[in-house]
Amino acid sequence: MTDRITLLKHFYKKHSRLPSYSEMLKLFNVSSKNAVFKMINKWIEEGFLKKDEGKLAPAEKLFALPYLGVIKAGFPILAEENKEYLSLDDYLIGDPSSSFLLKVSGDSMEGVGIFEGDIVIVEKKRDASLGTIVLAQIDREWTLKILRRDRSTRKYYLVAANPKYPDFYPHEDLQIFGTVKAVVRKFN
Amino acid sequence: MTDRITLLKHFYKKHSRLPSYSEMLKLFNVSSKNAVFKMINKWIEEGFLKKDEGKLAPAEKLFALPYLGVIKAGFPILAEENKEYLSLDDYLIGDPSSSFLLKVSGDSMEGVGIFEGDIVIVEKKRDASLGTIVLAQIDREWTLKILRRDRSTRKYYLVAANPKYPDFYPHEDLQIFGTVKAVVRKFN
DNA sequence: CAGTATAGTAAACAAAAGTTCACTCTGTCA
DNA sequence: TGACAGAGTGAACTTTTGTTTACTATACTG
Repeated sequence: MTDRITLLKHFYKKHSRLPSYSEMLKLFNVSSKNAVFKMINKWIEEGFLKKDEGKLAPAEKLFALPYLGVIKAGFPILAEENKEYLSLDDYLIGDPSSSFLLKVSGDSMEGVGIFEGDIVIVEKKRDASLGTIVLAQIDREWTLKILRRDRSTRKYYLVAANPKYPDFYPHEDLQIFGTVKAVVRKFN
Repeated sequence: MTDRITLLKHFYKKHSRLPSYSEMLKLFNVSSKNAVFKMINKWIEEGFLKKDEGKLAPAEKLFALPYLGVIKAGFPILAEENKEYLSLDDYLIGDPSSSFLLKVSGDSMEGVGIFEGDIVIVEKKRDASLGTIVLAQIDREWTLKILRRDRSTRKYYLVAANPKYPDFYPHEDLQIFGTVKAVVRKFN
């Protein structure tokens, strides 16, 4: 039998909500709500769950991943009490309401570690600071590049992070749509 | 006034649960539960919420980010009905119960786009296929490298994804602890 | 072996949750 | 101008929830 915290995690992941007491009866295969009540209190003490304004809510430990920090020599692999948990969504996404995801095509940003097939998190906004990676429309064409400004002409232009591409000076216009806040890449 | 869906998103993000009807009264500043009832039904139709075994649950649209796929020429920026939503946690993490996060130090994996300061998602297991990026202990030292096997001696060894490092042949032993499933990097 | 902690059953219950009904107010538009 | 839709009020009501109490069985401990 899978242990109960695992069942609970699965339920939370699948439904994006915690089961009610009566649902836990079935989930854990017990017949008394008091059994559930006791489990829950134990889990609250252990940090898997918490009481939030009197209502049951999952704690980080239930849905986030253990975060081991920097790998160092005497590194005790998962000593059960790591204490630190990190949710990638929280870590990567600053302002969810103005962000979206984009799949990258092409190799023009390899220099900064953005490859074909990667997914970037873009935060919508009309301007950007120099040197940041922007999603822009240059002469009606969408692209992902680094924003630069010409010292003498004071005009903005785009550069790839890959020496095999030339710089991109707009013939007509250059519009910024957002800045790249993060990249993620899955292997295989 | 912030619009209500935004308030709801904030609540969900902050508490990892949906508010109850009575909490929504305060949150939305209304005084009748029926008002809430109607809002909820509208949101269910719009795809922000859903009914899961009779219980209210958030739908992807409430907590995940819009996913625009590959950037292409006539690309309509967020045409409001994108239909596709992606949660990074779901996308990146295969098996939460055997995964953990590690912050990367050093430049030995730059060749595959893993830089100092990046966070990798590691899935615990004792073995790995050749060519994958592994978390391993080579002669008592922890490291992140690519797993290889010598054709003639049939022995496993590690290689960096950076030409400036030599290959690593274990003097004594080589232990695999997991494979790197994904990387994430935040800019700035 | 007595003694105590742990995990469960069973039943009872107040509080809260979600739903429904009837009604009001306001703005829109034909 | 009148009617209709949208958004909200207020109250009543049923069901479910989470909690409590009392008791049982099993296992562990000194």
